[in-house]
Amino acid sequence: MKPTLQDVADAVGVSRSTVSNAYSRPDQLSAALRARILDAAGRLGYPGPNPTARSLRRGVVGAVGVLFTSRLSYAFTDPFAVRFLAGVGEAVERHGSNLLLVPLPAERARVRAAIDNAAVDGFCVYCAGDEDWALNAIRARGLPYVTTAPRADAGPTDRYVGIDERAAARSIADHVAALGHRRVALLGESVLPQAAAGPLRLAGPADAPHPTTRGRLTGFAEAFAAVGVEWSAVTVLNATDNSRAAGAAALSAALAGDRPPTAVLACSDVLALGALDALARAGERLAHPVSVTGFDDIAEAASAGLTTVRQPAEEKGRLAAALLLEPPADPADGHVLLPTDLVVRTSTGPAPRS
Amino acid sequence: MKPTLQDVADAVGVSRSTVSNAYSRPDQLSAALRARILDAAGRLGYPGPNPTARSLRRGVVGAVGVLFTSRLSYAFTDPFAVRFLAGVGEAVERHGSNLLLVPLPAERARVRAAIDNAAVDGFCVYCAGDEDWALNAIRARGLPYVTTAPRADAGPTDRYVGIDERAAARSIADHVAALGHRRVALLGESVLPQAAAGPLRLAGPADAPHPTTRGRLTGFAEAFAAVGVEWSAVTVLNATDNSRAAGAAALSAALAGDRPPTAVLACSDVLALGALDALARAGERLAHPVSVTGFDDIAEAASAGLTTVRQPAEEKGRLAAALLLEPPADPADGHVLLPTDLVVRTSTGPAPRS
DNA sequence: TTGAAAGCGATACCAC
DNA sequence: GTGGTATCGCTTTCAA
Repeated sequence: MKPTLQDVADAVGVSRSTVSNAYSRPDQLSAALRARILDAAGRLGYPGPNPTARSLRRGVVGAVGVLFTSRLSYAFTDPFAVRFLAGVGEAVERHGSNLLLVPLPAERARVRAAIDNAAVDGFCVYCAGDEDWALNAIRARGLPYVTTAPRADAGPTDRYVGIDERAAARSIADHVAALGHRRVALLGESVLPQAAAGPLRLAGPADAPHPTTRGRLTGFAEAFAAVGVEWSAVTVLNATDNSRAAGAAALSAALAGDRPPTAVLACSDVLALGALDALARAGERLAHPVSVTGFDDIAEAASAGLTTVRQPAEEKGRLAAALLLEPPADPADGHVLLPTDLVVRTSTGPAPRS
Repeated sequence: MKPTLQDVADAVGVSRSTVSNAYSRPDQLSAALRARILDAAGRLGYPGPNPTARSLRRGVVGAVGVLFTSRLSYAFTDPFAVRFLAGVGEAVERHGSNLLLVPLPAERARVRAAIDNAAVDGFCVYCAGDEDWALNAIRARGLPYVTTAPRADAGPTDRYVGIDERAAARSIADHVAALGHRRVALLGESVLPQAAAGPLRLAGPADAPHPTTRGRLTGFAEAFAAVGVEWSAVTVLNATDNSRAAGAAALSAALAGDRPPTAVLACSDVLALGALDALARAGERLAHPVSVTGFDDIAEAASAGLTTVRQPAEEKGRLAAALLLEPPADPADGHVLLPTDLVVRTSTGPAPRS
């Protein structure tokens, strides 16, 4: 059997408390005794206080959970998510905690269990929007959490760090509109829950259930409405997931029509890159170059010349973790909206004269 | 106070054991009673068995730790590491466990504590080579672990999943040698512990302390020795970390000399991309194009046209986790060497006639 | 300074 | 099918 604190105590001839103090409160005993204890522990091969037992007793785990809606492996596949995680990691590391990655199972029934079983002191929820089940489970456990977007049902003590999705989207759409584009397509992931890839009928941006997508579509719509393009004249393209391939697939369908869009505004850089792929493949069949915009400004966006909206990914993660680990005294400080920047590159250009 | 299992038991008028069974062993009680218990629990707001307490009692945590030598944020910055993690995540997820990221502190004194405090059932050690302190700490805790390379001090029961570094390096160096290159530079990270950026004096590949680097340099050296290029005629370039900037910096120095190398063989794609950056900057000052090779085959390698050695990153992670979670019956199956492939792209070409 | 005692919240064996 | 009881390994008053 592995030795326990008790064994060390017996070996040295002191009580458990004293051994415990030797590890956790060195100032509570003489240096000499402490040395003897640590020495004996070394001889016995005692690995130090068992973290689980210590957590149970102290009521603190020393780990923050990061919750992803999608499969855990996705967390590492999406560049933006990776950078967010890096930020969380940095803050967590500085605080001396650990980072527990919690994949959220697809089946709702298992969501509860996944959250209930995670040994953490709180959660950073990096999610898509339909995370209600997860949030309820977290609340049920009574754990603190931080989301990456304001939520409709947020109470005053809820904490989040996000961006102004609508305004950010509007800024990039204004740019596209200013270039003269009027026949545009908006490209989003899972715009409607089970929708197929490609064009989609959506009564209005407000109908998109996913808050992030909704915010962005709303911003896009506003910009075009301002130049006289009604929502009904806008094409909405659905991608089945947030991947390059899905982005390409979603656009391909629309490209085949007789009046293809002159600009595609995507809700993520990954989708936008996919759109560029599709355009490259369509190639010479297209009469005019099609403008494309992304969202996030991931590393690949720069090399691809993608016009996009930059949001501070690492900073988002860092702040989210900080908000969790050191709750602000004033609850109002728990609501953070990070700045975004329009980054104009070569993927957008003037609309062709029609 | 948050309700505990005891409270639920009291509320329903049964014993703790029964409530526990309601959660963990549904077949041990009648469906009706179980329903009553779960119902009461819901009313009371009982969040289900406390994971920490359960872990303590069961002696199993339900999480695997991934240990990184470098800062936690680095784990997400290096594309190869990210893909490795994705693989681990996949396996862990399938197994119903969680993934605890453990950053290894730079100060040795804190290494022990970091490992002792991690609530995990075992470790995947994704490290650079000087992880001895960490491994000793893991062994001291008596936890199982899997490394990403065979180790010199490996016992028969040690598990690892790696590649044949030497052979892989040899294959790509053979390719470069066959192209006629004789004046070559080898580019590695921290070839010697505290070395500065740029050319380095190294008596032989065996002198590189870091096993991975040592293996690769050895393979490189072999290939050139086979065509008559002695080790002393080879330039060794040191990068201060595994980043594109560091790779560029390391090569820049060498480029300034009067007899720059005609080929640069890097120990990672990231360094190789940095080398390409440096070459692009040097530009027209160079009489001939310089061939560059990488290692790993990360995503950027393809778009950069980098000739490299592909190793299955996700698979490595997946297997490492699998080896940890389901130890093979035969210890011999705990030693896995994954296949690698030489991927020839455009970054290598014939040596200029001298 | 040191130690005795009381849990932290749950599980699992073994009677009933 | 259900409950008693003994842990799991440690921390922490509080008194000596």
